[in-house]
Amino acid sequence: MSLEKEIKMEKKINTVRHEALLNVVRTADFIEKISYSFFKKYGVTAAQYNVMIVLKLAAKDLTQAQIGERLITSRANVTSLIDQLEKRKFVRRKSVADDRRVYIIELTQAGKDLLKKVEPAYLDIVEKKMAVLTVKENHQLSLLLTKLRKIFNVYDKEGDCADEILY
Amino acid sequence: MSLEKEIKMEKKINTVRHEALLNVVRTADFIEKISYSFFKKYGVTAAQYNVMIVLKLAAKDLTQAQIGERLITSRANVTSLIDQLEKRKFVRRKSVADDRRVYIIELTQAGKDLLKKVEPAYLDIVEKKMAVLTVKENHQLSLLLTKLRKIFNVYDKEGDCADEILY
DNA sequence: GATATACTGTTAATAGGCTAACAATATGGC
DNA sequence: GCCATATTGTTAGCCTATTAACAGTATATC
Repeated sequence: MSLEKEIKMEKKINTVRHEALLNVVRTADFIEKISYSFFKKYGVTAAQYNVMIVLKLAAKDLTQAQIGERLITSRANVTSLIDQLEKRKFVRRKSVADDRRVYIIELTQAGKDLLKKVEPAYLDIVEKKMAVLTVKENHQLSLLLTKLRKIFNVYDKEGDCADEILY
Repeated sequence: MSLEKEIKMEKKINTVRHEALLNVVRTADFIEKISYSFFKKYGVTAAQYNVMIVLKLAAKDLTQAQIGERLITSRANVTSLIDQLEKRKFVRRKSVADDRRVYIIELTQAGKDLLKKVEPAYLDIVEKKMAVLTVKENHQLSLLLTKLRKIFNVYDKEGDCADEILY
């Protein structure tokens, strides 16, 4: 079903380009709604889960600013995410000797335990949902989106890339 | 540049399927950030613009609930969006004789004037950005995403489709 | 060493999403 | 007509985002 039929539009979407953009945003919107209710079953939000996964996958200790870079979000927002997670005892702030401005954020045992439950279930659901596309199609989709995303890396200087992530 | 390199991940993304999903969400996130700052220049938010475009493109008068359906958002949220737009004098609520529960939402002249300024500029920027993909690639992207989105239309009953929209 | 500049995390204001509960109103079945 | 059920819009509470301003700290320059 085309997007135009799907949304009962009274006027045509102007161009192939505009339609592609709307498809990206619209599809992500569906994915995020599903994610939100999935994570809620485990008592965390998608944003909180993303923070914890970033911490889990990081090879080194991360400060709040570094978490913000990887999640493409502001330091202000990281503060409140960490506040929430700390209140739930899933992470802790740890002061750093050589830079008294920053906190290292650590997963607590409770946080690690939660991830052990949530992550496999999450990956399982992703596998099942995305299987509507063939392996080749999934790969193609990634290629197209990666190409598209280059437009937005305006602060991507001299070959180095933005140190950001989203799970 | 692959997503893995782009985000300096310490561990590999598990599968092609998971990677595709992350690419969709991540790309949409960039698009939404750009949109947000674009619309801000004109004194509206992206969500407010979407409401106005829905009203403009609708062939008939729309109630708040109908706007909510097209924007895939809750009635509660529509209430606050309309509150904002009404405060800015871009739309007005109009009572309906035969159903005293509902309001018809109308664009004011100020709202129409705003759209005349914003919409061409918006479409222009979309054309320019999306031109990083060829026409064929844009078309292919739409096809893949439309196929993918079928998973999420769980409430899509008997061939009829969800009456939702996102601009 | 003093000073300007940059960076980190916090706070406040604003916006937009969600769910849940509510009152008012319509509608369907009897 | 009556009553149960459904729908509409509102409200409240929560969470996540944004920007802007701020204090504290590091760093670079002189």
